[in-house]
Amino acid sequence: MSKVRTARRDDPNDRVLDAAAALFRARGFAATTVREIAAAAGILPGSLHYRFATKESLLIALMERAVDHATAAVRDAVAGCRDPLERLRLGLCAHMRILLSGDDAIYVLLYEWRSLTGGPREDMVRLRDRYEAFWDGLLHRAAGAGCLRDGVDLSLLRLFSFGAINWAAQWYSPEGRRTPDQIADAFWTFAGLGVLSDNARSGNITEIAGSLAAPGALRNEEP
Amino acid sequence: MSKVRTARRDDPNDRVLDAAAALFRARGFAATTVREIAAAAGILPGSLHYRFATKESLLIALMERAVDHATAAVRDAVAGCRDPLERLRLGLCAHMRILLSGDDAIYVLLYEWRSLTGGPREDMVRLRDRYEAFWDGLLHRAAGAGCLRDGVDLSLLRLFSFGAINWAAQWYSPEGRRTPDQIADAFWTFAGLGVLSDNARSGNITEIAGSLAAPGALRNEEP
DNA sequence: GCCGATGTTGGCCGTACGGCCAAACCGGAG
DNA sequence: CTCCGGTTTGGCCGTACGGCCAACATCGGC
Repeated sequence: MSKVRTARRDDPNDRVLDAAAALFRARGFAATTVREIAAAAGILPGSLHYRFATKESLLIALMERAVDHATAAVRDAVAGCRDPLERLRLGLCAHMRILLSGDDAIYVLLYEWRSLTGGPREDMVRLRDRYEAFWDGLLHRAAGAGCLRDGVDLSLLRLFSFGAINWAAQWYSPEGRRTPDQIADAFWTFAGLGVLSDNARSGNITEIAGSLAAPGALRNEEP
Repeated sequence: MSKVRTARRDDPNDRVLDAAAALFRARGFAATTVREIAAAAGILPGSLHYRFATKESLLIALMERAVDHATAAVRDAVAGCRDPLERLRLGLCAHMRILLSGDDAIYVLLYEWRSLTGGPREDMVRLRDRYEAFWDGLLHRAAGAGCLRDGVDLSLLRLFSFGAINWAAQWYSPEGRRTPDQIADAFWTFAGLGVLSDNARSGNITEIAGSLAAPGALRNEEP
């Protein structure tokens, strides 16, 4: 295991990928030059070309490493638990920890896949879909076990949750007053229990049900 | 009013901004060339330069128009209502409608502000902060009126909600089976009532409370 | 019908990018 | 010591970018 760690740290390839991830995150893929990446990795542009023939191949390698990393972490996190609801929570915490761990590659994976085109893009979409399908499985199990309210649209729940969670990568700061686990726990409570008070819950139950039954009934623009 | 509409449609400046927004959304700011923008707007590069001296000024104008548009829409939507909770809901619907209306500028505003640097970047951050402060006000009022559970962290609630909502711009498709209002309503219900069943709610209440009281207690990596 | 202002044209310029390569370098095997 | 494959070097090349401009078109006001 220390061998893996050392290999990861010393492998020049990984040094390059780390440097590229940091730059892609800070400036975006298209706005980053291969010269900058080489300089950040402590090598010359020619050496970078020897390891990664094109800038795109660098991005692909970066993203594949990131999705492998995330998938493995979440799988490991839930592996030792059988309770469907607790598995969800453990996966959520693991995802959040990976996302906010300072691994810029995850951020790049989330927000830079537009920079890929053609085959590589489809490959990445496929990988992402596999990751999302894994989450759908977790949600489906929890719903099957009766942990979720009836009528909860699982695909919408996943989309909203991914949005809320992944957005944290934009505002989280290691110097902030919340740890990744605290953030994950707060989200878990919000999503699980809702934010309405018992008061508002009962007082507006018909209104809420009504707005569900007749969505979009209210338009007060262009009166 | 038809005058405004016509002006908006015929103003060559706006035609340019619309074309630029579509391209920035599809390919990103740095990966889009001014020649492409000019071609999409039906003019030559030189004419584009006459209207916007630099590509960055184009992005800034685009974003300012977008944030003005969004701010006005949300303000209008809640203007006619006094109930704090309903104001929240109306604002949410308006925000979602703007976001998914096909106005690429909003998308660009959300995901391309990294491309700005220096003064313009700070200006945009300030504008965005004003928009977020407006939402904080709505949330604060609702909490003050007793509509929200005690102990709900309003700033976290806003961050999570913005994440979930804005992420919809990534997956929403006009050809999909859900309208923006349906999506907004679904989110409103999720966030308001939570997704846990009464069963899981009562069965795990201590566990949930525990994970709230001692966040991050669970670590099952590196055993 | 002239005139100034507003807008357009098409091409030019300096720059810096991504990609490439021939030569040099290095460390370990024989 | 020699050799050889893997690796690094530093610079070169074609391209296409953002920005610029002088000449030209258009058109409403007088």
